Amino acid sequence: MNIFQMKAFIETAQAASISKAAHHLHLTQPAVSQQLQSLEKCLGHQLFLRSNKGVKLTEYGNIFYSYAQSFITLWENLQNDLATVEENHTSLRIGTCAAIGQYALPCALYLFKQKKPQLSVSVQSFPSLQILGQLREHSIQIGFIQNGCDLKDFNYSPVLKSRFILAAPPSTTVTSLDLTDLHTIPLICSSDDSDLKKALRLSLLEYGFELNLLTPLLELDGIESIKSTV
Amino acid sequence: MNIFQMKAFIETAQAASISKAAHHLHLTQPAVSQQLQSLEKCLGHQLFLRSNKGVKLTEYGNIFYSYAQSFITLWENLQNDLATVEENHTSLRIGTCAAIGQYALPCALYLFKQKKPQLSVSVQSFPSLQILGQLREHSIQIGFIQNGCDLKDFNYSPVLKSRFILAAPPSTTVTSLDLTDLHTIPLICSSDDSDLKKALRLSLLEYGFELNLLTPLLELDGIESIKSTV
DNA sequence: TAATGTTACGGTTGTCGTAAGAATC
DNA sequence: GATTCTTACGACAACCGTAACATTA
Repeated sequence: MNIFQMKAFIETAQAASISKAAHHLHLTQPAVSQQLQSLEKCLGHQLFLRSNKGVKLTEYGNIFYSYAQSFITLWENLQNDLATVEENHTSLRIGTCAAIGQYALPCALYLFKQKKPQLSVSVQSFPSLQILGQLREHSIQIGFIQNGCDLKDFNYSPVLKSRFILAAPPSTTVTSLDLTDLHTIPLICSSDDSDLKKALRLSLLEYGFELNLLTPLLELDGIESIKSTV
Repeated sequence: MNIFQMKAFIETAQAASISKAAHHLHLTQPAVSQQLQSLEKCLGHQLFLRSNKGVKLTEYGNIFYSYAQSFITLWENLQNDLATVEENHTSLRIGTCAAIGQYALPCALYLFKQKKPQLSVSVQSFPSLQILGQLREHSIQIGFIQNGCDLKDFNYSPVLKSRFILAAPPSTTVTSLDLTDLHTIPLICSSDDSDLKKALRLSLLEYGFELNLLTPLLELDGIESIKSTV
């Protein structure tokens, strides 16, 4: 009987589905199913009614639901309490890739500072691979990176999904475009070793498209430069 | 992070000693030590200051102590709640060996009934081995037995330690007695297949004494009969 | 067929007990 | 030496992911 099983239970109850909960928890569906079975065995009561349309809480499940929420809340408060007593951690060091650091992070950081005003936060931008190295040596405590890195041995969770936008100048007359048409138009994209291009290449590979076969008109470093040029 | 680790933590904090806590928890000392280390790793803080005189709570340990107590209380209330909702369990069937059933259980049962007045409790006495069989087939829900049974596959916990008393008639003049002297005096003890005699034999074996070598004057069934005869 | 769930199985990780080590009274 | 806690190691159980299966809209 552990805290994580309670989290799995709550996720499942809220989603009314083991598969959906598994997805939220970044686990496979059988794994969550197993945890719930273990939980039921431990409590000695069936918590869910299973069907092929999902799951529903039993009477016992409803009782346990309120307790599980209490457990989670207690757990979160505990962690807050332990963290605030931490004298040496009045500062938080964050490393981030350029994309997150320029757009998503500033707003999130502003909201975070309102909740923890006494905490001094430092943020620096680096390429994703470099951030992983800094995490390994504890020179930063949190890192934001872009997809396509080997995250073995790290605690991680996805925080943002973004789409790639093909930006055209205002004068353009093209209204629809196929991937194969990319060969035919003059392109400007970021330079080869940038995080952005790596992620873009990975995404396009999922559609069977090899980005490296393109010969762009220009290669620029940084999204803002590209936007200006277009 | 599980409930049991918190129990281990609380036991250790209260006993200010890992060894003593391990004894209370029916575990070995290294096992508890390992659980506490796991707990500290999970929380990210050292909870105890170790020394060769025992352990002492750190500042973080003190914070966690109050939380751990809350967790345990929450856990116990949960189990109570789940149990009281149980419609089919408004009756509790208990099997017990004679020794417990005649002396310790009636008082305990009286106190228990005050806490759960709506619960109907049935108690029947059987030999210890028979009780294990009834537990296996769920014909009783709780069993009290005497030492010396194979408890594999059962959930069990010691509830009572008792001493064996050598009872002599009021007229006796003997003031001290060695185990080896047992051969020289006329003995009355319970019959061979009784739980009591089995337990007595096991206990005496720990002192290197084989009870079966004695040839008692009388073998009677039941403590009350023996007391009368003496 | 696509969605839900479960069961089976192999590899990895966690947990226990035994045994041995280190430190202190 | 006795007591304290820790570390090392082997056996066993728990847990996750893959794969295969069952059921139903």
